[in-house]
Amino acid sequence: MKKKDTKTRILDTAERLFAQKGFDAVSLRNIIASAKVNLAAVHYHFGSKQALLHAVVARRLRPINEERLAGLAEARAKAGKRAVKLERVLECLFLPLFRVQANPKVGPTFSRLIGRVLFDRNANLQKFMMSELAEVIPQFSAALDASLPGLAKEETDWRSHFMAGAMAHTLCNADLLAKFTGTQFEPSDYETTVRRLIDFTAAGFRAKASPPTRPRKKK
Amino acid sequence: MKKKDTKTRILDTAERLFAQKGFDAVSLRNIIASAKVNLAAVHYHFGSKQALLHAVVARRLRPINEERLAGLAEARAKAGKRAVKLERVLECLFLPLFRVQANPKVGPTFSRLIGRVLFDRNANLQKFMMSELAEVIPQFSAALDASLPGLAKEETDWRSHFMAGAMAHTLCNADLLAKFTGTQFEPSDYETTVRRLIDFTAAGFRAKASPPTRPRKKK
DNA sequence: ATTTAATTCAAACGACTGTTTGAAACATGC
DNA sequence: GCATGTTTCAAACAGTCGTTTGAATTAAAT
Repeated sequence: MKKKDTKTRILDTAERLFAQKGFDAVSLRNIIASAKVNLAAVHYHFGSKQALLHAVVARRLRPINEERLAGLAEARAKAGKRAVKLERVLECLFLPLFRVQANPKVGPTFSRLIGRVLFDRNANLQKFMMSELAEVIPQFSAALDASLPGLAKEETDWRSHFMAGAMAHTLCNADLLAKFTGTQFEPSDYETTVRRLIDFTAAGFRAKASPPTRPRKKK
Repeated sequence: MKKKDTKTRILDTAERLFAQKGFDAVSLRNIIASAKVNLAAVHYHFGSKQALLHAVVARRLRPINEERLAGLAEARAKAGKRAVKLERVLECLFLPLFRVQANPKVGPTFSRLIGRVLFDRNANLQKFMMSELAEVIPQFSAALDASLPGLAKEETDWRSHFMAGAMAHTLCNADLLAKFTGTQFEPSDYETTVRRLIDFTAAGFRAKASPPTRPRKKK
């Protein structure tokens, strides 16, 4: 446990720095200096800086996505022929992701990274994320649809989009909540955060759509 | 109208490139090559790359924030002694921001930029954004509180945070909606987008909070 | 113990970074 | 016309960037 091998030292350090400053703002030399490894080790073990980023993300995201799918499958089995309840679907989606916040070692670091990655427009990274989410998205999209009978697919898609924004922002920028509003944020209490997020988004999903054209004048 | 001066050519080009690739990923030489100006012109007119970014953001964000405050003031005046309705507050917050999407010239470009900026963790930029929003945040925060009688301030803060995430994600990554779900996105129809966003977030704000401790087992 | 493979290392590659400089070119007021 | 202040320009500054190389070291296999 004491001394980690070069590969994981690079991964850990890259994760921390990418999360703190962003992919472009961190150089390989920043990483190897902090990880105390040789510069060429990065290319030996990962091939390129971009591939290192993918490895950093995949290491944490893959177990999370597996947990998500397993949770959803279990909920489906329990529900039998009935559709899984909306709140339950959202919980399967959020909980595995926010659970890492409770781990003081990697939590704050990875939370920021994953939020950052979700919003990054690096083309390679986006393609990589698409492939990482290739299973999760259609599964949860279908579950959401089933839990919202009568809601048009287009509306479900838009509201999923809103939900994704709220989720990523909460994960990534929770510290801004304290900065802007003064309300404190306790990373260890991720269950309360998830509960709040579920309350908000579930109500959003169930909202009655207002008529397409807003009236110009009140009266 | 034909030939713009150096300063605005730099601003326009920087806005486009920052939005496309991000602040760190774009070099001053990328900008001056595309804008067809001299490299030193950037420092002559703006002082530094960071200051250029601030100028790019401020040029569009300042009128938007003025419009937001004016809209809220007008709604307050109309409401008299009553509190402004939640949906109306949200409309004042969203509409000026999303209106730029309808402008095919700057819309897609600035939308991405502002979304990117809201999530960026560049310390200087964050300080700058705080000062740019110094008026808007407390005003709207107070209006939201007033429109949600009985909701604890802590809840309002969290839900404002969720709302901000949904807003930024929608503004910045609307194209992902098509990519992930297949549902098309029409930038010219920003009013429908805003209506959808208001429906979702207003319902989220009004959601009944579920009890703090989730039951471990169903039965 | 010797050969083979995996890993680490210092050094260099060429290209690119934000910023500064001081001389030109331009515009303006007198 | 000349002087003034503003704006443009090419060139250089001092670094940093991701990546590659080939030799030195360590580990594993025979």
